[in-house]
Amino acid sequence: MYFTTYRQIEAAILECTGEETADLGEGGEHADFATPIAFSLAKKQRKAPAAIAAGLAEALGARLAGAGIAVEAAGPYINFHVNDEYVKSAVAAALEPGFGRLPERGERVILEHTSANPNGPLHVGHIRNSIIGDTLARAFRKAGYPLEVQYYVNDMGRQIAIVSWGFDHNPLPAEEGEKPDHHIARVYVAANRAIEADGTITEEVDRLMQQIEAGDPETGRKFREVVSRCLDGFKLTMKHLNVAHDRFVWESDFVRNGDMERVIAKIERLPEARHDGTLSLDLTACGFEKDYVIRRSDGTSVYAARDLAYHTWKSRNFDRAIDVLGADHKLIGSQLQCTLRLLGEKAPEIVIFEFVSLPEGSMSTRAGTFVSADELIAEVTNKAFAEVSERRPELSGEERKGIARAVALAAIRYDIVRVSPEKSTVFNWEEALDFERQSGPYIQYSHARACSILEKAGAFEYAFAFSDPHEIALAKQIARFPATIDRVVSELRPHLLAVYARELADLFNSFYRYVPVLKSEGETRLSRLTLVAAAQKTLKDALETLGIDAIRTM
RNA sequence: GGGCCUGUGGCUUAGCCAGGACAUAGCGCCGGGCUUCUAACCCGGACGCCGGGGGUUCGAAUCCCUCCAGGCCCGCCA
Repeated sequence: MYFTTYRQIEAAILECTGEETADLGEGGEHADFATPIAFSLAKKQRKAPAAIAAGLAEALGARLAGAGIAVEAAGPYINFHVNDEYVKSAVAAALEPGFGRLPERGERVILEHTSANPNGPLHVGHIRNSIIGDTLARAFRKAGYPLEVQYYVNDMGRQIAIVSWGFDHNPLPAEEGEKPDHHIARVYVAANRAIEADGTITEEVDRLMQQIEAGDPETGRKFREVVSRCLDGFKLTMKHLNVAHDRFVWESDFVRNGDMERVIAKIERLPEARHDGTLSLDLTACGFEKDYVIRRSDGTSVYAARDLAYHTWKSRNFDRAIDVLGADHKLIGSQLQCTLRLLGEKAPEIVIFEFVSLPEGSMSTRAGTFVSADELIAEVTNKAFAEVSERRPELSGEERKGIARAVALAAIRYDIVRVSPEKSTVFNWEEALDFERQSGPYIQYSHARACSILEKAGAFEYAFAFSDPHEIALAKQIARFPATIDRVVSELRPHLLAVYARELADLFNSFYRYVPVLKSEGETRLSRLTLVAAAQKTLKDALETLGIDAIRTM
């Protein structure tokens, strides 16, 4: 409904003005839609904007009357108002199965996110990547794209060599019940301390690096063992966060299957290739001053070579690739894109998010200074359990636990996704543990209230008579859901959905407070119940697209 | 030294890419609301020279320049 109406108005403006853009936006408190186009026309026609707006409003009004759209000039602005039919259709559309789902598209998309190095548990910075990535994935599926989500496993890195060395020379025993990724972090931190104290260990680590590159089976087995165990820990954490990948792709596979060598051979033939001991690329065409090294002078490859092989594979198997990367990857991400273009491959679109730091400074796995995602989940779940127990003492322990898990997940995911990715943030326990307004639980709560009304009402027949301003405002917000999904995928900005869901919850809560549903009668009661059903369904869809469980009671 | 990102009431934040009608909301603060559909809620109030300065424009939080502050990056690491 929103789309159709928007396009109707837009087309009418374009026809009436002959302009290329309608400059049409939402009208805020003034109208449902509005355009300031009279300003730009004023210059061309050398007339006062208000006079132009008045004339245009009349012409547009005549043209849009049939569509039930009222037009008025307000000074230089032209305002558009939808009618009752729009509100009715909006509510009816929301009740259809698959509301918010956009038409199927053929473009195959591959989305890579998280891809953290397996040398310690995921921390609160990593899960910003997971949550942005997973929310985007859910939005893409909702928007009708065939999508595959992948985790790129860096199993050939120096960090892994250090962990492997640690297990061979200083294998701290795992503590009772310790997750493998946490155990690996302790071994990694200890190995790094050992290296700082004794520089000769570096040579041993270098030897491991050469062995893995040369395909030494014993070293390969050891690396794979450590990485797999760390990944098992990651998978458990991501499961708790409702984050899913379709496939884990191992970096070393691109060495083993020859893809990396093929990419290197192709790079060697590029006119931008430089062969001065190393193999490197001159990327000045993309504005990079320094050469991009692909192969070391000792013949071993660098990370970039494997990543190029991976992205070449993506390019050939998908129509569109999207990578979610931390701000520290901005430069190498651009270099990767530039090189892929030189190779004639599709470059990925890159979603960058800025860093999460701690009040005392930046997080570092190596230094052991981080808040792990597991710790965060545990703390937030405890707090949520205490809250639920206080509010719903009549529920069983199991029921309260279930609600607490859902509430904790909502609090964590929403807290992270609601902030624009380009803002760097400082992790704050107080905010993480806040379940009030502008939080995930706040939105869940609105949904639970809607469910409660519907449950008490039992079966009823749909009706569509709306007159209260609260009803109309809520219906109009419901109508914006598909457009929001569309914006999230076209702009790659999942926080827009977080903002949308919160506004929907705000409007529902105001409606809930001022408009009695169960106590009203006749047509009014049926209509209000219908609106509650539409709001409940839209809140549920929005929550689920955010990866949050839409629990029916809390 | 260079590049990218950010700077919006005490704190957090939307809007910025595609310039327009009194700058969004939350926390905190002040004041109200539970014999009424779940108060994880709702309503009212105070709090802003949108980092500073210049420019473009009829019009700038939004575009351009410059300065300041913070984050990230600039390796034959990943």
